[in-house]
Formats: sequence, C-alpha cells, structure tokens
Amino acid sequence: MDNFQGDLTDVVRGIGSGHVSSSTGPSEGPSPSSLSPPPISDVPSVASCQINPFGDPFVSMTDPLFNLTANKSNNSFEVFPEVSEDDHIKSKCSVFPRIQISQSNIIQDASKCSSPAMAVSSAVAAASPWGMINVVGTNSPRNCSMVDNNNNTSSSSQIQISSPRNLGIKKRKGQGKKVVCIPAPAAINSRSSGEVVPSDLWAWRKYGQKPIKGSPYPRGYYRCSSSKGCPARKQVERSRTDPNMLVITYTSEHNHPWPTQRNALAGSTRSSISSSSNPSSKSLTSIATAITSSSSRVSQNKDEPNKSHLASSSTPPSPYVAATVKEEDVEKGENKMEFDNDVDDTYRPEFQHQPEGFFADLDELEEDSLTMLLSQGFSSGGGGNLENKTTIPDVFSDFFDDDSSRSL
DNA sequence: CGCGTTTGACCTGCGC
DNA sequence: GCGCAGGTCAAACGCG
Repeated sequence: MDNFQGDLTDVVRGIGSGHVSSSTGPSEGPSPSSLSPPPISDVPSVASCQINPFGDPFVSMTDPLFNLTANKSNNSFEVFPEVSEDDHIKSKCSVFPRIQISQSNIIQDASKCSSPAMAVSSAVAAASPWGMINVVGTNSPRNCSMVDNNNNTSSSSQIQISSPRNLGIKKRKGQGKKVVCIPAPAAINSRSSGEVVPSDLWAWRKYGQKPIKGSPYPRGYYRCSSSKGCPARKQVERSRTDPNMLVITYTSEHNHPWPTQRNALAGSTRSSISSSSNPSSKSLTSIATAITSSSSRVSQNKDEPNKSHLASSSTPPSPYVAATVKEEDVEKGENKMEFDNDVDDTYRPEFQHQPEGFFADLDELEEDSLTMLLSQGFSSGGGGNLENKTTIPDVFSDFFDDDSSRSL
C-alpha cells in the first residue's frame, strides 16, 4: 500500500543481514545494487559503521555501561565506563543518567553510515531506563546526524533521543513516552514491505501501520508480544525530514520479565534466525524481527539450539550502542526513580548481581539484563577491568556465529 | 497450526 | 460540534 513501508523494513533487513551498504548508504537510496550487498570485506567503511567485523549487528551491541571502543584492526574492544556528569541533571530517572559510549570509527553520519547495528542498539537503548546514552564517534569522519523532536537535524556525534512532547505524537493520558531517534540503516533491500523494527530486547508484534500526515513515511505500530497483556508499545517511523533517521516512540512499560526462553518469543521467531542462514535471500524481515526482539534471538533456542548460552541465561543480549536517550517523563515525575545520580566514571556494573525479584521492575530488569550480558560477555575479559582490551566477548560469539560466518 | 504481517475500518483525542 | 489525524482492532493472508 504504502511504498514507503519498505523503508523501515529495509533498515531492519540491513541489520539482520549484517550487510551494510556502507557509508554510501541511504543517501543513495535503495538502489538495485543494494539488493546485493557487497561482502563486508568489500565495504571499507563497514567496520566503522558497524563495529561489527563479524557481520552481525549485535556485534555492535555494546553495553551502555561502557565505552566500548572497537579496534577494528584487531577486533578488540576497549571497554570502559564513561559517564558525563553534566547529564546527570538532565535525566534523573535513569539508573545511568547518561552513558557515553565511545566508539572509534563506529558511528558515522547516519545518512551515510547506515549502521544497522547502531539503529538497533539505539533503539534498545531507548527502551532502556537509562536516561541517556551518548554515543561519541571519536574518530568518526562524519558525525551522526541526529534529529531532534522538531526534526531539526544536528551534526553531532551524539544521538539525541528526543522528547516525546515535541514529537507531535499524540499522547494518551498518563502515558509516558520515550522517543528515540536513531539512524536508519541504509535500505539494503528496497523491496520490502516491512518496517524497521529496531531491537530493544523485547518481542514486538506489529499491529498496525498508518501513513502520517506530512510525512512520506508510514508509522508502524508495535506491541510487545512477549507477554499477553503487556501494555508496552512502540511506534517506528522515519523522520520526515531525514529519512535516514528513525524515530521510535516507546509507550508504556512492560509488565513482565524479559522474554524468557521460548515463550518469550512467541512470535518473533518465525523467521528469524533459522532463516538467517541466508539472510540475503530469505526473509530479512524475520531477521529484523529477530533483532527487534533481540531477546528472541537469545531465547529462541529452538532456532539455535546449539547456541544457547545466552539463551539459557534468559538474558537478552545487549545490543546497546549508541543513542542518546532522554526519558521524557522525568519532568512529569513519571518514572521518577530516585536513582543515585552519582554515577561517575567509576561505576562498575555488578556482574553477578541478580535481584531475587529479577523482573520485579522493568528498569531493574533492563539493568540486570545488561549486567548479565556483561557478566557473560566480559567477565572473562576481566569483568570490571575496563581497561583491559577484550577480544570479542563470548557473549557475542553466539551472535556472530550466524551472520559473522557469512559476512566474513 | 501457530504466529507475524498487512490493511481497511473503527475509535478517540485534539484543534478550530 | 465538526473534522482531521493518529491510534487500535481484527479479519485475511503468508510463512515456517
């Protein structure tokens, strides 16, 4: 129906396939050539766009808690926390008022660097309770172009998660929204009819799509399918002013724990990983789905029975990377969680920390998931030893398995 | 068979 | 109160 539908899906596809049309990306539009993404190796900028030498979008899933610097020369990561204090004030509701993720050569202009990983990660970040996640492309030749609430683009390496209030999106009573602006990965395959479904660890099911007045792009409506009755919803649309940007609006909170094992995946699996054996030819939408609900990828053991070390933990991967997330409701008092904002650069995640009521609180939950991921992925690398360069965390290896093998 | 997507219709909120 | 636009529902359909 809407020709633009494909845009979002394309993004996802790009993400799922781990193929990135490189820095030429979106600006070139969905060219036929994009249908056949070049091997990662043929795309010089890929590395910079997706930290992901493995061809897997999740590789980029850095943890918001850390500054994850990808050293593409040796595939190592430098992990270190970095929290800007000045942002603490901006977001009090977050456990991590602001988290800066520094990624050398990872993030580039969204319009040029269609970094699916970034999009995914960003989305995830948005869904997280973290007040802000700031991505700093230290060596990025081009800064990411972000769109604020008013669709004003700004050249900054920081991804701005804008305030829902300014988004012009109708807001229902009492509904707090989190708006995330992320760079939309280039349309790898322009044929598509799906939408971008940035990952945020949950399983989402699309329940509607509407053309938005004033915007050539439709808005997709998703609801959490991880659990029946979960009020969590999200809207995904492209920025009308900058098609390269995706605006994701999260509404309501999940009322359930992370999707665990299979039940969590209800729905998001259909296509995903199993079909990822050949992402370029199979439904990438499913991949997108997998990404969307990164959890699905984790928990879908049935799809990856042999790669369940993550799944077994029932901890969703942390595809967090870059995005500045602002919790809009802070000023309203909604979600006002009085976290200790004294998050400083000495912050260290408690890798082993797992509250009894593991899923008692979403925020807690996300935090934990992150923690868990870290515990799995980085523990071997020294865990809290952020100065140690770690090779690709084991936690990622699972992700890489599929896509990486293909991409590399 | 189960689950996700698509899509037209209907509902609701907001501005005039 | 009316109209518009956004948001949601639900049937039909496709895929694995």
